[in-house]
Amino acid sequence: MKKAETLFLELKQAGLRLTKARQACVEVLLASRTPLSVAQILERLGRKEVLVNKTTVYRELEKLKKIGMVENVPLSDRQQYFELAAHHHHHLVCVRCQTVEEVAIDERALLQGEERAKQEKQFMIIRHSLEFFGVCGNCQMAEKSC
Amino acid sequence: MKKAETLFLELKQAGLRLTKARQACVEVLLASRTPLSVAQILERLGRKEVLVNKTTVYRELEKLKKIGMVENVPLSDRQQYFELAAHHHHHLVCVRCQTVEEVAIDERALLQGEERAKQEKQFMIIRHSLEFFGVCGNCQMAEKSC
DNA sequence: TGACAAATGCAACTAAGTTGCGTTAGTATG
DNA sequence: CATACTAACGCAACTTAGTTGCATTTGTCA
Repeated sequence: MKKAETLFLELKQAGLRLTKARQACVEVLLASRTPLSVAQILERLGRKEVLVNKTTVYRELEKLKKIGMVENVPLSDRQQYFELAAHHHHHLVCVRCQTVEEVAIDERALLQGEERAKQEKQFMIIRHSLEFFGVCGNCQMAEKSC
Repeated sequence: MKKAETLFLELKQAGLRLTKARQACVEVLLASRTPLSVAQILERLGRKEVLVNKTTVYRELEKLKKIGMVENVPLSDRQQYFELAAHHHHHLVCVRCQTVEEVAIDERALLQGEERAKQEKQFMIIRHSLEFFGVCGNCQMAEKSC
């Protein structure tokens, strides 16, 4: 796993200043196993005693996306979720309790799809997103006992 | 492709009434090759001279999702997109012009992922969502000429 | 250390989606 | 066909996520 210092260096190389808010955002994302919403990021920044305005967080994430350090993960229809691109993986989302787990996938089939898009449709693929939605073990148990 | 009549029958079997709004929503989704936002659905309902309130459309889609006839497709961070579950496929989304195309994928790798989720994490998978984001041929050309 | 632009906070705003409630209209039954 | 029951509906008011403009602060580089 990449260390924070490495990411900070990347920020500088991308021409971004090393501000407290920016560093803290990157640290929060780095420390999380799962994608985070802006609300979650704000809350965790608060715990680190880094008080930041939500506008700043939105703008920050936009910048980090632009330089490719952060990705948008569509887990819900109402909120954006973000994760470090270096953390890129696919997710299992429980539609009952909203918990998110990672799942390993053989990406060869996806690469084949990307290749086809390039060949047939002249599409230049930047990224992909694959999510599974279902009901987790706990929630299945809870449902049975009703 | 399923015909509207078949879908209407499914609605009745699910215990839903056959209202004008409901039928028209299903017809609109059936006629579209790509997923639609609520705004797009409202507009197309208007063209069919079926005047429906947005609240109704939201509630309708929620119901159709519940009976499994409609799926949510996360193409953008700001709006929900919907398609008939029967139309299920994967998409190429241009991040510049927002156009959406379909792309064929060998789903075997995805099934393998679903299997792993079931075995290892006791997850019951309901559906998956796979989207590719990139730049379409047109937008690549436009960028070059700047 | 000073200058300059990037970054920030704040308040006001927009857009997507939701809720409560009174009314309308499918549908099953007689 | 008439009636009654309730799902479905429309409307207006509301909530929440995300955005914008602008004045102020703060990194960075010379």
